[in-house]
Amino acid sequence: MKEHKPITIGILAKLADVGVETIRFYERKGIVQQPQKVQGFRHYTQDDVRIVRLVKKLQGVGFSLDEVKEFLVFGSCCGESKQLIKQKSLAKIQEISEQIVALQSTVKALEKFANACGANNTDSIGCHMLDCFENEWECCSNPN
Amino acid sequence: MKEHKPITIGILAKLADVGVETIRFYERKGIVQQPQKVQGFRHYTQDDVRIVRLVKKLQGVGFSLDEVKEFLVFGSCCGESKQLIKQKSLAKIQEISEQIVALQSTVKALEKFANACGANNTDSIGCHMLDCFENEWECCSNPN
DNA sequence: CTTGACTCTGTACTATGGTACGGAGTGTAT
DNA sequence: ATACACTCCGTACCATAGTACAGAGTCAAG
Repeated sequence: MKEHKPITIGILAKLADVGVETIRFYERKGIVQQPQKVQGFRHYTQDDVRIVRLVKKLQGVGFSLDEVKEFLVFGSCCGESKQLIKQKSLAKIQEISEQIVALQSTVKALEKFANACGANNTDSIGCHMLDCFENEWECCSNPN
Repeated sequence: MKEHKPITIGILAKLADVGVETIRFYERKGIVQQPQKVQGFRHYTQDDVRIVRLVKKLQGVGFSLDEVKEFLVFGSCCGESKQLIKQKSLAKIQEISEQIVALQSTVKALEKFANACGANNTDSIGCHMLDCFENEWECCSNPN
Protein backbone atom coordinates (compact mmCIF):
# COMPACT_ATOMS: atom_id res chain seq x y z
CA MET A 1 0.00 0.00 0.00
CA LYS A 2 1.36 3.40 -0.90
CA GLU A 3 1.38 6.42 1.37
CA HIS A 4 -1.31 8.61 -0.05
CA LYS A 5 -1.40 11.46 2.43
CA PRO A 6 1.98 12.13 4.03
CA ILE A 7 1.94 13.88 7.41
CA THR A 8 3.16 17.32 6.42
CA ILE A 9 3.97 19.97 8.96
CA GLY A 10 0.49 21.45 8.73
CA ILE A 11 -1.15 18.06 9.33
CA LEU A 12 1.13 17.36 12.27
CA ALA A 13 0.34 20.78 13.69
CA LYS A 14 -3.40 20.06 13.47
CA LEU A 15 -3.09 16.55 14.87
CA ALA A 16 -1.02 17.76 17.83
CA ASP A 17 -3.07 20.93 18.23
CA VAL A 18 -0.17 23.39 17.92
CA GLY A 19 0.93 25.93 15.31
CA VAL A 20 3.09 25.12 12.32
CA GLU A 21 5.67 27.60 13.59
CA THR A 22 5.76 25.79 16.88
CA ILE A 23 6.85 22.57 15.17
CA ARG A 24 9.66 24.35 13.36
CA PHE A 25 10.59 26.03 16.63
CA TYR A 26 10.76 22.63 18.36
CA GLU A 27 12.95 21.38 15.53
CA ARG A 28 15.37 24.28 15.94
CA LYS A 29 15.49 23.56 19.68
CA GLY A 30 16.16 19.90 19.04
CA ILE A 31 12.98 18.73 20.75
CA VAL A 32 11.72 16.98 17.65
CA GLN A 33 14.04 15.48 15.09
CA GLN A 34 14.18 16.92 11.60
CA PRO A 35 12.14 14.30 9.71
CA GLN A 36 12.62 12.79 6.30
CA LYS A 37 12.25 15.40 3.58
CA VAL A 38 10.55 14.75 0.25
CA GLN A 39 11.09 17.46 -2.33
CA GLY A 40 12.21 19.66 0.54
CA PHE A 41 8.95 19.06 2.42
CA ARG A 42 8.94 17.53 5.89
CA HIS A 43 7.20 14.16 6.10
CA TYR A 44 6.40 13.12 9.64
CA THR A 45 5.42 9.79 11.19
CA GLN A 46 2.68 8.89 13.64
CA ASP A 47 5.32 8.82 16.39
CA ASP A 48 6.07 12.48 15.77
CA VAL A 49 2.43 13.24 16.54
CA ARG A 50 2.78 11.34 19.81
CA ILE A 51 5.98 13.17 20.64
CA VAL A 52 4.57 16.65 20.08
CA ARG A 53 1.50 15.77 22.12
CA LEU A 54 3.72 14.50 24.92
CA VAL A 55 5.72 17.72 24.81
CA LYS A 56 2.56 19.77 25.32
CA LYS A 57 1.42 17.44 28.09
CA LEU A 58 4.71 17.72 29.95
CA GLN A 59 4.78 21.46 29.46
CA GLY A 60 1.34 21.63 30.96
CA VAL A 61 2.57 20.13 34.19
CA GLY A 62 5.52 22.44 34.49
CA PHE A 63 8.35 20.95 32.47
CA SER A 64 10.43 23.52 30.58
CA LEU A 65 11.27 22.70 26.96
CA ASP A 66 14.86 22.01 28.00
CA GLU A 67 13.66 19.48 30.57
CA VAL A 68 11.32 17.90 28.06
CA LYS A 69 14.21 17.61 25.64
CA GLU A 70 16.43 15.93 28.20
CA PHE A 71 13.74 13.43 29.08
CA LEU A 72 12.86 12.65 25.50
CA VAL A 73 16.47 12.15 24.46
CA PHE A 74 17.21 9.86 27.37
CA GLY A 75 13.81 8.21 27.22
CA SER A 76 13.93 7.23 23.60
CA CYS A 77 16.91 4.96 24.07
CA CYS A 78 17.97 4.59 27.64
CA GLY A 79 20.21 1.56 27.11
CA GLU A 80 23.43 2.89 28.57
CA SER A 81 22.12 5.63 30.86
CA LYS A 82 19.33 3.93 32.75
CA GLN A 83 20.56 4.97 36.17
CA LEU A 84 20.88 8.59 35.06
CA ILE A 85 17.38 8.81 33.65
CA LYS A 86 16.05 7.04 36.72
CA GLN A 87 17.73 9.56 38.99
CA LYS A 88 16.40 12.46 36.94
CA SER A 89 12.92 11.00 37.10
CA LEU A 90 13.11 10.53 40.85
CA ALA A 91 14.35 14.11 41.29
CA LYS A 92 11.47 15.38 39.17
CA ILE A 93 9.03 13.27 41.20
CA GLN A 94 10.37 14.88 44.37
CA GLU A 95 10.06 18.35 42.86
CA ILE A 96 6.51 17.77 41.68
CA SER A 97 5.50 16.28 45.03
CA GLU A 98 6.68 19.43 46.78
CA GLN A 99 4.79 21.52 44.28
CA ILE A 100 1.63 19.51 45.01
CA VAL A 101 1.97 20.22 48.72
CA ALA A 102 2.46 23.93 48.05
CA LEU A 103 -0.59 23.97 45.78
CA GLN A 104 -2.70 22.22 48.40
CA SER A 105 -1.70 24.87 50.94
CA THR A 106 -2.59 27.54 48.42
CA VAL A 107 -6.01 26.07 47.89
CA LYS A 108 -6.58 26.07 51.66
CA ALA A 109 -5.48 29.68 51.97
CA LEU A 110 -7.63 30.69 49.00
CA GLU A 111 -10.64 28.92 50.47
CA LYS A 112 -10.28 30.77 53.74
CA PHE A 113 -9.71 34.00 51.88
CA ALA A 114 -12.80 33.47 49.74
CA ASN A 115 -14.89 32.65 52.77
CA ALA A 116 -13.65 35.65 54.70
CA CYS A 117 -14.33 37.98 51.78
CA GLY A 118 -17.65 36.49 50.82
CA ALA A 119 -19.03 36.40 54.32
CA ASN A 120 -21.28 39.02 55.82
CA ASN A 121 -18.49 40.90 57.55
CA THR A 122 -18.41 44.55 56.66
CA ASP A 123 -14.96 44.96 58.14
CA SER A 124 -12.31 44.82 55.45
CA ILE A 125 -9.50 44.13 57.91
CA GLY A 126 -10.67 40.60 58.50
CA CYS A 127 -10.30 39.51 54.91
CA HIS A 128 -6.96 41.04 54.14
CA MET A 129 -5.02 38.83 51.79
CA LEU A 130 -1.76 39.36 53.62
CA ASP A 131 -3.25 37.84 56.74
CA CYS A 132 -4.73 34.96 54.78
CA PHE A 133 -1.47 33.81 53.28
CA GLU A 134 1.07 34.40 56.00
CA ASN A 135 2.30 32.32 58.91
CA GLU A 136 2.80 29.11 56.99
CA TRP A 137 -0.43 29.87 55.14
CA GLU A 138 -2.35 29.93 58.44
CA CYS A 139 -5.11 32.33 57.72
CA CYS A 140 -7.68 34.80 58.88
CA SER A 141 -7.81 33.43 62.42
CA ASN A 142 -6.40 36.56 64.01
CA PRO A 143 -6.40 39.68 61.87
CA ASN A 144 -3.84 42.22 63.05
CA MET B 1 10.76 57.08 69.21
CA LYS B 2 12.26 58.27 65.98
CA GLU B 3 12.74 56.11 62.90
CA HIS B 4 16.44 55.47 62.88
CA LYS B 5 16.78 53.03 59.99
CA PRO B 6 14.17 53.53 57.30
CA ILE B 7 13.42 50.56 55.09
CA THR B 8 15.13 51.64 51.90
CA ILE B 9 14.79 49.70 48.69
CA GLY B 10 17.96 47.73 49.39
CA ILE B 11 16.75 46.74 52.85
CA LEU B 12 13.37 45.70 51.49
CA ALA B 13 15.06 43.67 48.78
CA LYS B 14 17.14 41.84 51.38
CA LEU B 15 14.20 41.27 53.74
CA ALA B 16 12.05 39.89 50.92
CA ASP B 17 14.93 38.04 49.30
CA VAL B 18 14.66 39.63 45.89
CA GLY B 19 16.79 42.04 43.87
CA VAL B 20 16.52 45.82 44.13
CA GLU B 21 15.63 45.97 40.44
CA THR B 22 12.81 43.53 41.03
CA ILE B 23 11.19 45.93 43.50
CA ARG B 24 11.38 48.80 41.04
CA PHE B 25 10.03 46.47 38.35
CA TYR B 26 7.08 45.56 40.59
CA GLU B 27 6.47 49.25 41.18
CA ARG B 28 6.38 49.94 37.43
CA LYS B 29 3.91 47.05 37.01
CA GLY B 30 1.75 48.39 39.81
CA ILE B 31 2.20 45.34 42.00
CA VAL B 32 3.64 47.35 44.87
CA GLN B 33 2.64 50.94 45.48
CA GLN B 34 5.20 53.68 45.07
CA PRO B 35 5.99 54.39 48.75
CA GLN B 36 6.62 57.64 50.57
CA LYS B 37 9.76 59.31 49.28
CA VAL B 38 12.18 61.15 51.53
CA GLN B 39 14.73 63.25 49.65
CA GLY B 40 13.80 61.25 46.58
CA PHE B 41 14.54 57.96 48.36
CA ARG B 42 11.86 55.29 48.76
CA HIS B 43 10.93 54.55 52.37
CA TYR B 44 8.98 51.34 52.79
CA THR B 45 6.90 49.93 55.61
CA GLN B 46 6.85 46.50 57.21
CA ASP B 47 3.69 45.75 55.18
CA ASP B 48 5.63 46.22 51.97
CA VAL B 49 7.97 43.45 53.07
CA ARG B 50 4.93 41.23 53.63
CA ILE B 51 3.51 42.13 50.24
CA VAL B 52 6.69 41.37 48.31
CA ARG B 53 7.06 38.07 50.15
CA LEU B 54 3.46 37.19 49.31
CA VAL B 55 4.08 38.03 45.66
CA LYS B 56 6.99 35.59 45.55
CA LYS B 57 4.93 32.95 47.34
CA LEU B 58 2.02 33.27 44.92
CA GLN B 59 4.38 33.25 41.96
CA GLY B 60 5.88 30.06 43.31
CA VAL B 61 2.54 28.30 43.05
CA GLY B 62 1.86 29.46 39.53
CA PHE B 63 0.28 32.90 39.74
CA SER B 64 1.43 35.29 37.04
CA LEU B 65 2.31 38.81 38.14
CA ASP B 66 -0.89 40.08 36.54
CA GLU B 67 -2.93 37.63 38.59
CA VAL B 68 -1.03 38.53 41.74
CA LYS B 69 -1.76 42.17 41.04
CA GLU B 70 -5.46 41.54 40.61
CA PHE B 71 -5.65 39.60 43.84
CA LEU B 72 -3.66 42.12 45.82
CA VAL B 73 -5.68 45.06 44.57
CA PHE B 74 -8.97 43.37 45.33
CA GLY B 75 -7.71 41.75 48.47
CA SER B 76 -6.43 44.87 50.16
CA CYS B 77 -9.86 46.45 50.31
CA CYS B 78 -12.61 44.18 49.21
CA GLY B 79 -15.48 46.26 50.59
CA GLU B 80 -17.52 46.78 47.46
CA SER B 81 -16.32 43.84 45.34
CA LYS B 82 -16.54 40.93 47.72
CA GLN B 83 -18.49 38.70 45.39
CA LEU B 84 -16.06 39.37 42.56
CA ILE B 85 -12.98 38.51 44.57
CA LYS B 86 -14.75 35.47 45.96
CA GLN B 87 -15.56 34.26 42.46
CA LYS B 88 -12.02 34.84 41.29
CA SER B 89 -10.71 32.92 44.27
CA LEU B 90 -13.06 30.01 43.62
CA ALA B 91 -12.04 29.94 39.96
CA LYS B 92 -8.39 29.88 40.96
CA ILE B 93 -9.10 27.08 43.46
CA GLN B 94 -10.70 25.08 40.65
CA GLU B 95 -7.75 25.73 38.36
CA ILE B 96 -5.20 24.74 41.01
CA SER B 97 -7.17 21.63 41.92
CA GLU B 98 -7.05 20.48 38.32
CA GLN B 99 -3.34 21.20 38.23
CA ILE B 100 -2.87 19.06 41.35
CA VAL B 101 -4.64 16.14 39.67
CA ALA B 102 -2.48 16.53 36.56
CA LEU B 103 0.65 16.63 38.69
CA GLN B 104 -0.39 13.50 40.56
CA SER B 105 -0.83 11.69 37.25
CA THR B 106 2.57 12.92 36.16
CA VAL B 107 4.16 11.55 39.30
CA LYS B 108 2.55 8.18 38.65
CA ALA B 109 3.74 8.12 35.04
CA LEU B 110 7.23 9.19 36.09
CA GLU B 111 7.35 6.50 38.75
CA LYS B 112 6.45 3.83 36.23
CA PHE B 113 8.91 5.27 33.76
CA ALA B 114 11.68 5.32 36.37
CA ASN B 115 10.93 1.75 37.37
CA ALA B 116 10.85 0.54 33.79
CA CYS B 117 14.13 2.25 33.00
CA GLY B 118 15.91 1.33 36.19
CA ALA B 119 14.87 -2.30 36.15
CA ASN B 120 16.97 -5.14 34.83
CA ASN B 121 15.40 -5.15 31.40
CA THR B 122 17.91 -4.82 28.62
CA ASP B 123 15.23 -4.10 26.10
CA SER B 124 14.88 -0.38 25.45
CA ILE B 125 11.42 -0.73 23.93
CA GLY B 126 9.84 -1.42 27.28
CA CYS B 127 10.85 1.87 28.84
CA HIS B 128 9.98 4.20 26.03
CA MET B 129 8.73 7.47 27.39
CA LEU B 130 5.99 7.75 24.81
CA ASP B 131 4.46 4.54 26.08
CA CYS B 132 4.78 5.64 29.68
CA PHE B 133 2.84 8.85 29.27
CA GLU B 134 0.16 8.03 26.78
CA ASN B 135 -3.35 6.60 27.04
CA GLU B 136 -4.48 8.77 29.92
CA TRP B 137 -1.05 8.37 31.45
CA GLU B 138 -1.51 4.60 31.58
CA CYS B 139 1.96 3.33 31.25
CA CYS B 140 4.39 0.65 30.32
CA SER B 141 1.85 -2.13 30.62
CA ASN B 142 1.90 -3.05 26.95
CA PRO B 143 4.84 -1.73 24.95
CA ASN B 144 4.08 -1.46 21.24
C1' DC C 1 35.59 66.72 53.28
C1' DT C 2 36.54 62.94 50.85
C1' DT C 3 35.53 58.10 50.04
C1' DG C 4 32.52 54.41 49.46
C1' DA C 5 28.04 52.52 49.75
C1' DC C 6 23.71 53.28 48.41
C1' DT C 7 19.99 55.28 45.54
C1' DC C 8 17.93 57.74 41.59
C1' DT C 9 15.99 57.57 36.50
C1' DG C 10 15.91 55.69 32.16
C1' DT C 11 17.13 52.56 28.78
C1' DA C 12 18.89 48.28 27.12
C1' DC C 13 19.52 43.51 27.44
C1' DT C 14 18.51 38.50 28.83
C1' DA C 15 15.90 33.93 28.59
C1' DT C 16 11.77 31.36 27.52
C1' DG C 17 8.30 29.98 24.39
C1' DG C 18 6.49 30.99 20.91
C1' DT C 19 4.10 34.01 16.65
C1' DA C 20 4.29 36.67 12.36
C1' DC C 21 6.04 37.89 7.96
C1' DG C 22 8.40 38.29 3.47
C1' DG C 23 9.46 36.26 -0.77
C1' DA C 24 10.07 32.15 -3.02
C1' DG C 25 8.96 27.35 -4.41
C1' DT C 26 5.56 23.33 -4.80
C1' DG C 27 1.32 20.44 -5.20
C1' DT C 28 -3.41 19.89 -6.27
C1' DA C 29 -8.01 20.96 -8.15
C1' DT C 30 -10.62 22.79 -11.74
C1' DA D 1 -2.48 26.10 -17.20
C1' DT D 2 -3.51 28.77 -13.70
C1' DA D 3 -5.20 29.81 -9.14
C1' DC D 4 -4.87 28.81 -4.38
C1' DA D 5 -3.28 26.31 -0.53
C1' DC D 6 0.53 24.80 1.49
C1' DT D 7 5.52 24.75 2.44
C1' DC D 8 10.26 26.49 2.53
C1' DC D 9 13.92 29.49 5.12
C1' DG D 10 15.37 33.31 7.63
C1' DT D 11 14.53 37.05 10.35
C1' DA D 12 11.87 39.93 13.22
C1' DC D 13 8.65 40.56 16.69
C1' DC D 14 5.72 39.52 21.05
C1' DA D 15 4.80 38.79 26.23
C1' DT D 16 6.60 37.59 30.73
C1' DA D 17 9.71 38.32 34.40
C1' DG D 18 13.23 40.11 35.39
C1' DT D 19 18.63 41.85 35.20
C1' DA D 20 22.24 45.12 34.02
C1' DC D 21 24.15 49.44 33.29
C1' DA D 22 25.14 54.44 32.68
C1' DG D 23 25.57 58.73 34.78
C1' DA D 24 24.01 61.44 38.37
C1' DG D 25 22.82 62.46 43.16
C1' DT D 26 22.92 61.49 48.36
C1' DC D 27 24.20 59.82 52.86
C1' DA D 28 27.29 58.43 56.59
C1' DA D 29 31.87 57.29 58.57
C1' DG D 30 36.55 58.31 59.30
